Amino acid sequence: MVKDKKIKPSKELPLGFVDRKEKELLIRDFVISNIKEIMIKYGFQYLETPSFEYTDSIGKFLPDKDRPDEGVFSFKDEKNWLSLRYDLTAPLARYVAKNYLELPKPFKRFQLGSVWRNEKPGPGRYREFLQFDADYVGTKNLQADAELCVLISEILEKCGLDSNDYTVKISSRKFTDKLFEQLKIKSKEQISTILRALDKVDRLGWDEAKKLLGVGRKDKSGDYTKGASLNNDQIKLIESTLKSKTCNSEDVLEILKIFQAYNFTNYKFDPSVIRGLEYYTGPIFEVNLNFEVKNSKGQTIQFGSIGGGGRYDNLVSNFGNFDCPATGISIGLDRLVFALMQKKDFKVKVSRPVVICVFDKSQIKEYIDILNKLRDSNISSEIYPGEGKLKKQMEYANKISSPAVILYGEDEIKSGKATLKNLKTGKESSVKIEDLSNEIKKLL
RNA sequence: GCAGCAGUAGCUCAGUUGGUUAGAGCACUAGUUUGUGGAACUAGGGGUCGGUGGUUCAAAUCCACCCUGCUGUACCA
Repeated sequence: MVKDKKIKPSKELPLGFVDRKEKELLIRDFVISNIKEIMIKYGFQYLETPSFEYTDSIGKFLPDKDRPDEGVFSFKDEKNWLSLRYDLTAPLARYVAKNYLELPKPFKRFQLGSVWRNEKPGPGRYREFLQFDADYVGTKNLQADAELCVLISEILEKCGLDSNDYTVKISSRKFTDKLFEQLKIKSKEQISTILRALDKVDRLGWDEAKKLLGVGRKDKSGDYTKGASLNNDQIKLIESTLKSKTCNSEDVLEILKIFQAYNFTNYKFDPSVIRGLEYYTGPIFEVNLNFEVKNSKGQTIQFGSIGGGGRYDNLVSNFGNFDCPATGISIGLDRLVFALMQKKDFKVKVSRPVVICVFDKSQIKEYIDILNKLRDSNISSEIYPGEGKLKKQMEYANKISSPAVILYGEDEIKSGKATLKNLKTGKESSVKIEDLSNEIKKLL
């Protein structure tokens, strides 16, 4: 036979996508089950919306009106542009607008699902990731905002973090609005440049951030970023206002009061929390981890926040002629799981099957009888699924970390007892078929 | 997008004054053991040296461009 040189399909993954293996998935399952439990306790409804939406519905009201396609994965069907959702808030706004009359007001829902962003991936950031989102729609009551912070904190602690491991930071758009009024800055473009610069205070420090407020900054790779062109007096005022950490924003003060009532203390008023989102209208929150996160090469990486949110009183009402204030928070679950795996040495219980070795295919009925008995006792088990000699079967069992193998060949069939081999200790024992389940449970 | 570093077997990597047939460890396959894994030994398979073009008698090695990855930075709903 002539071997054609076929062009082989690529085994590489598209940029920014990853395979996720069992350990990560099991920890993720653990996190998700905690979330569901807590959300139901807090009285939220569980919702799922499709991965695709009309680009219009999730893009139209974004700041980048000229480039609704930027940053999202989109395609055109016969008629319309569709996009994979880039978060769970925009689809929620669409859902609420569509079902506005039927829904209770306020409407509390939570959602878990993958979201996609067509942008350059970074450390721990991919183009597909799992997000958790909880929102209060249809209320101006700031207790909602406060409760979101309490709730996210409960989730993190339930997942094994303690209060030193994370901080909920809170600020308000109103705080910076006031500041800009004082500075007499009205240009929208300048304001967003300033906000972006302030957002970086944490990471770069004040000296570098101030360059971004003024002329501009050259980073260590040599790349230059243009600044907001403020004068020195303006920069000084911004710096002193933010550094004073005194909150003159009424909405935040009210939330802090509610925190007290909840006995919630692990928060920090931090006016440098910006979140860059132009649709936020009031209080904003961000959750940061306080421990170092390393990549697979052992390098400490800039991990950033694992969640955040805020009040967006105009997003839903963009869809129609109704007033619909809302507030929400989300967590990047894959990033949380990634961090959790480093913080805690999770002992994930992976159940591996007991392997029943095959000596003679004609005895398949005997093997299946044993298999059914084990499975009826809820023991993970299988008949060796491949083909080959006993040695190969043992190697397989070892490779999958099976706890034990069952040998039931000619000799055993004669005596009516199977050989049970514990793969951890290597010890073998002769066990009656009806006692197998109990004996296996002892060694699991 | 911009910048720095990197890309040689499935994985981790060695391999420069350019020079036979490109190496090692781990992993894999077979055997030593036709009913016994994790150890050892023996043998074996596996490579478009990221891609394309160029320089040269000769390129994994030098040059150009491109692709991909990591890190930082920008943007980030």
